Amino acid sequence: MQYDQLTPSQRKAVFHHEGPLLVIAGPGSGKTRVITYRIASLIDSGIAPYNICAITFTNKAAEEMRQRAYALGTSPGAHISTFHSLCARTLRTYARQADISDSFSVYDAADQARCIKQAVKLCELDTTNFPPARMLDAISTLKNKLIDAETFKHDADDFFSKTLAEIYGRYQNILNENNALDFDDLLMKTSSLLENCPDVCEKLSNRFKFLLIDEYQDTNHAQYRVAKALVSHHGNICVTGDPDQSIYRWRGADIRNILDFENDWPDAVVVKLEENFRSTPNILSIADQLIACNQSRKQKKLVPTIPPGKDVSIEPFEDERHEADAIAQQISQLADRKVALSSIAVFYRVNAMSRTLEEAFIRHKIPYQIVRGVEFYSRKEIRDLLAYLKILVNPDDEIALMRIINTPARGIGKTTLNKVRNHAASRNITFYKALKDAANIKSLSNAPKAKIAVFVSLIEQFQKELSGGVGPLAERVFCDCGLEKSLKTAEDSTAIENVNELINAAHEYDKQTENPLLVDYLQQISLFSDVDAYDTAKGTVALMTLHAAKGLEFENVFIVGLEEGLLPHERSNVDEDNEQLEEERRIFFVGITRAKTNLQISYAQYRTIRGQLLRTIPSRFLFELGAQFSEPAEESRHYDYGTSQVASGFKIGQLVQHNSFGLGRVKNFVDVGENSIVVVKFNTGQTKSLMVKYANLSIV
DNA sequence: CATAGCCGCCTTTTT
DNA sequence: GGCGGCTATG
Repeated sequence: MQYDQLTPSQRKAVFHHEGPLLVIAGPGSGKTRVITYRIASLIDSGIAPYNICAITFTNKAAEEMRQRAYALGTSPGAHISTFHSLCARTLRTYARQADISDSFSVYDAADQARCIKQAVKLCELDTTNFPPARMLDAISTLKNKLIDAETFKHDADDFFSKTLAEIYGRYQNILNENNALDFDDLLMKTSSLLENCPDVCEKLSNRFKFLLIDEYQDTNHAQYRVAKALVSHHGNICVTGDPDQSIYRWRGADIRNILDFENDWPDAVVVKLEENFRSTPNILSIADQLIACNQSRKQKKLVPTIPPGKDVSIEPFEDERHEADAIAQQISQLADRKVALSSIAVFYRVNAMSRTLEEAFIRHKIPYQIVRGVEFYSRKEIRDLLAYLKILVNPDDEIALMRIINTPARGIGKTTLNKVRNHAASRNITFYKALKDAANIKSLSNAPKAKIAVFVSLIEQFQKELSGGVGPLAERVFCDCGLEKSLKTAEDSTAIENVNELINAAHEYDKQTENPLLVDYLQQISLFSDVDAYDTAKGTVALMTLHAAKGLEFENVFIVGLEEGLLPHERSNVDEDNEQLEEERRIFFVGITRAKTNLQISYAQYRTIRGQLLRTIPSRFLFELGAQFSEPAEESRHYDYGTSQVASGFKIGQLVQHNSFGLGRVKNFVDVGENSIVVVKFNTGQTKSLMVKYANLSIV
């Protein structure tokens, strides 16, 4: 085994074989390489690959780590996957002990949305006062903290908590009835399985004698507990992460997991990797300057190892179209100079911003790919076919069943379904069982009975063919359920292509899996998404959110939309909550540190948001990047505002008056001379960041 | 029962 | 601007 590529501190991390190990690693320090080499060196020293478990943040990262480990000459067999995949597998293996059925469906956001709506409806609550999305969020937070519905109900004392508890209970009932688990359940149920069944815990702990976790700063409490249980019999846990790159707090990520690692494992060895092998000093210096503005952080250096390069540029543009066009043009020029398109990426804060960029890339004939998984798996035709397949292994999955019972149209309408549902409720049987029993539903006439019988026999026929591989089955179902015919009639060739892509993927799964099972395929596929589909081999420019950029690196990076409200995002409530502001700053930090050589940061002076052209304010983060960037000359013709008073300074708490927003109180004042920003909470309830020189605020 | 068209609702980030 | 759900119509 060759370790030439490692620095002394990396080598120390790799060779420390026993006991807890914490690798605090800055961006570009090769922390993923540390994990990969550690896997290889463990195998090299005689540990069976079978006894190693590595956890990555995305499936894509897992795939890459597998490849790299093989490239180092290790034999396959190490378990490398995400927490969610590992938990899904564990729950299926030990379904009996976990008190669930092994044929469970995994519900994604869209399925969850349907369930929570049903739950709120069942509680006879108004969706305006109890927005389903909010309720789901609250439930997810509870699940991440491993608080189940009963416990929460028991402790609920105020009206809101009690109502939420009721919704939570109903929601969970619906999932149970459908034999379904949501993403959070995968973690929560695994955690309680390991903690309540010592024999299962011991088995797994002995199977995985070495646990390695990448991106540990973004683990949540449930994942922490799973990890802790997994190593309970040996303590061989190695984690790597960077607190400055923690960007999933909103999803329950708990930065304390990494900060408290040394308390949890007092004999832990800590290795710090501060050298950066990725970016030029020019890029690192602005990254450093930005992240230094975060108050709640441990000091950490970014030590450059490569020679200076080009300065980072900060470009103003008139509007988002000009911004996109200019970037497309620059990329064209790079392409003319034979720069590989796969070395270029554009990052933005929200998915909606990809459209303008896409249009510009099409105009300039630049091949691109949008790195976002919702795309593929949320397409109607894909969801439809997957719903058919889900029904075959889990007929209780009513969400899937309702999706396809009349898709394509087979004359089973709302009235019929209501009658079946009543029958199911009165007999206390599942919807699918009621369908099978349709002949005995008195309120149904013969025509709908016959139609239901055809549907049921179709499903039962498919169910007989479960053992012949996922690919052939998917093909057969697509052809015989009528979907193919209806797509052909509609001449929807893209939809057909998409389905073919899914079928190809299923064949690929059959090929790569020792014992291909539909249930396994479905449980894994639900956990695939966004970054997983990104393919560098395609030779295209990559467009993605800053979140999706985590863990990646590119020679040339463009970050767009550095504007107040966008980055930091308005929904993150930054003026009320400093923690959230710091997370937004880390998101930007992650983006900056993806760049190896060239980085351009831009903002638009006008941006169309929800169809409205709005004047923007440059992001406060740009000002934090400091004096080395002079504020670009702004063309006064853009402003139909009259010139107003220049900053004389505002005090926090001061009462001010605005022409259209009315009275408000100053929450914050960022004094940067001419471009000073004042943050005002208006009596209307909204909080706005305003540029003093345009806001025309008067002191009351 | 199917379809088209309209209205109202939401719109950060994602395993 | 986009989608889901509802309604009116065939």
